Amino acid sequence: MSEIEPSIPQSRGPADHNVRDQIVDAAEAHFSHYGYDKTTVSDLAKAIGFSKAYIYKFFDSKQAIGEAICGKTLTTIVAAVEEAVAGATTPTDKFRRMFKTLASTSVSLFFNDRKLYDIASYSAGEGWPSAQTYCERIRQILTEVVREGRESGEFERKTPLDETVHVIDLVMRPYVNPLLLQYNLDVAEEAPIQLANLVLRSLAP
Amino acid sequence: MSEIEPSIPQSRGPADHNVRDQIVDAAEAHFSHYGYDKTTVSDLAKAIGFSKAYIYKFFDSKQAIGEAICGKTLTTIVAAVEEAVAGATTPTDKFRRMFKTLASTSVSLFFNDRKLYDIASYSAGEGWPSAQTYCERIRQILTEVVREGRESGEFERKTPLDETVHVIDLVMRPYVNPLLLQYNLDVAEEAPIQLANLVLRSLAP
DNA sequence: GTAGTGACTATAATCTAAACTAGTCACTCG
DNA sequence: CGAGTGACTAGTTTAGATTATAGTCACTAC
Repeated sequence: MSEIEPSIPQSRGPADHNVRDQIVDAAEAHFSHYGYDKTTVSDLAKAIGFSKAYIYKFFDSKQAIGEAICGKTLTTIVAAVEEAVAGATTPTDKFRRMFKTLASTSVSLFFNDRKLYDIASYSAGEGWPSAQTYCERIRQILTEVVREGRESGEFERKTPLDETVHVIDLVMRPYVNPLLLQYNLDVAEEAPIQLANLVLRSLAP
Repeated sequence: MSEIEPSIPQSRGPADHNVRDQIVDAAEAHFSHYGYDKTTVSDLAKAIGFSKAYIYKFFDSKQAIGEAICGKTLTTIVAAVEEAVAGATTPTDKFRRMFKTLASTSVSLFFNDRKLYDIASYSAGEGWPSAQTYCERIRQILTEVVREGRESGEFERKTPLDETVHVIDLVMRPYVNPLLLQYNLDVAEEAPIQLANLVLRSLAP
């Protein structure tokens, strides 16, 4: 865990295969319990009752397995955020809940599933596709909320949408990116609420 | 560099002493060139022509020397910020320049004096007094700018001053804290400008 | 052809003994 | 007494020999 990877960890073999799922399940259990580093590919092979070589018929590398788990983990956060947004009525409320849920879900992952969080954090640090996809997805959700707010007349419309989204993304970044969140745990509960207020004030028409 | 220190590294002996200055000068040169870790207290002793034991008549620990250097380094940034603020006329402009100068000076330190930057970063991570003082000083300057803006009628006055300052502090944090700035280098040039605009919009009366 | 593997290599992690360093203290010298 | 130090220790870092691991490939069995 030190070099900058070209980071295109592919999957091999059939995308939908029983053994692939077994690998992913075993990896999730092992990574969560022992951590990414302390889990060997042989451990995973043993767990599913196949040889190590067979695992490489489905994954390009250990990192590719890590990515799969990381992706699953980050998808959990995205799902919580999506649910929060869906459960709100006004765009203002959607934004507030989005930001708050994002941070609290991540913090909860940090404390309850530290080993998985660490993979996510490492993933973000190395710019793995799983982390990038995650950030993009969050931005998409944000874009949707802002657009809706503009359409309903709640938010100002002068600034280009991209620009507005980008700067809000900058505000949220310390709480979106798992690598950064670690350093902001002390304020991760209240900051999103206060920052949401600030952002919303700046969005006033 | 691993444990959480109780972090009250004191100075010993006379605060104003020729030898103390010599130590600090030698430390600055050595830390800047070889880094904090690779510099031994004996190296510093040799550089000033005294024994290692004598150094401990002036500093409690190696960390205390590190703090002194770190303090000097961070003071450089503060000075640049103060100058930028002083050179601006309106509070709006002061805030813009403050934020921009803060980030650009820090980034420049990162690239031109990496070894010293690393000490500052470590210092921030461990919550050394030098880093805390720095953050407080930045906040003071910010408070002054906001208050001035309120008095001149440029900024809104409803929100309690503390609250306003705190949330702006949260926005600036990723660019103030050397530990965090590292991870934001990719946006450290433009982000302060865009975030300043966002903050200023939210401050509109 | 498909499902699966043992044996292999180059690289990375781990272990351990030796070397080094932070910090102290009793001491000297003027 | 005040300026300054050599010699010491407990804890840490390092080097380098050893072991473990990621990843490949030629192969078997069906």
